[in-house]
Amino acid sequence: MGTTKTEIFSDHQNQIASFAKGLGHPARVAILEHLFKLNACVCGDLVQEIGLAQPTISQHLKELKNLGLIKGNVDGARVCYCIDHDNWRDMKEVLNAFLNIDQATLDASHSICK
Amino acid sequence: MGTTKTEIFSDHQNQIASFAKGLGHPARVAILEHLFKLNACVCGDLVQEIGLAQPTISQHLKELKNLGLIKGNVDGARVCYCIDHDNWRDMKEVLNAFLNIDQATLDASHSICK
DNA sequence: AATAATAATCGTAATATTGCGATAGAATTA
DNA sequence: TAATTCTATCGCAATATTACGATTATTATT
Repeated sequence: MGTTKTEIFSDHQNQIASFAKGLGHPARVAILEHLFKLNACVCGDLVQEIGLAQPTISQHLKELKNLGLIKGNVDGARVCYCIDHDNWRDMKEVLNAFLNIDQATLDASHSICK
Repeated sequence: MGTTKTEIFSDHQNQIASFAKGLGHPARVAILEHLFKLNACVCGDLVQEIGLAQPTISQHLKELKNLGLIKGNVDGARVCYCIDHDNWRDMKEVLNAFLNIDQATLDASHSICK
C-alpha cells in the first residue's frame, strides 16, 4: 500500500506521469526556468536565487538529473548544471502529444455533460 | 516541514507545478485518456477499465475535478464524468508555454556543459 | 598542511500521497 | 418498502515527498 501500481498501466502512461511528476514542484519549475535563463549555473546560485536550503536544492537537482532533464559537470569544487536540450525536446513531444489529445477528438468535443 | 513552501514561488510557477502534479499519476492519465476516448463515462466504467478499487478511482476523480480538468453530473444513482474542455485548453496553454521555454532561448542552446 | 568553499549524502521530522476495506447516502428496481 | 446498485466518504496502513541540520568528500585558497 502507499505505492503507485505502475504494473497495471502502459509504459506510455507511466512515462507521461513521470515527466509530469518531475515538473510537479514549484522549486523544480524555478530551477528549470533559471537554467534556461542563465544557460548554466552552479548549485549555490540556485540556493541564492530560490531560497531553499542547499540540501533541498541538491535533492531537487538530483531528481531532475534522474529524469534526464538536466546534466551536471564538475567544475572544480563546484558543479555546473545545465539543461539537457535533447531530453527536454523528447519530454516536450511526449507531453505535447498527451495535451493535444483534445485535438484528436475534436468531433466529440460537444460534451454530453453540461 | 514536509510541506511545499509555495509562498516563496510565483503564482505562475505554482500554477505550472499544480497542473503537472495533477497529471503526475498514471491512473489520472488513464482516466483522462478514457474520458477523451468515450467522451463521457461513469465511475464504475473506470473501475472496470483501470483495475483499481472504486474508492481509489473516486479519489483520483476528485483530484481531477478539484484541478478543474473534469466535471461530473449526477445521473440517477450514477455520476457522469467528462472533460472540461475550456479548462483543459487553459492548462494546455500554461504547460505549453513552459515546455516551449527552450524556443525562447534558442540562441543560448549551445550549452556550456558538455 | 591548514583552512575555506562547495555540493552530495545521511538521518530525521513533518506532511502528502496512494490504495483499499468498511460504511453511508442516494437513487433504482423488484 | 426491501433489496440492489452506485458513488462518496471515513479511517487506516504503507509508502513517498519535502525540507533541513549535520556531516562528509572534494577542491581551492592561504
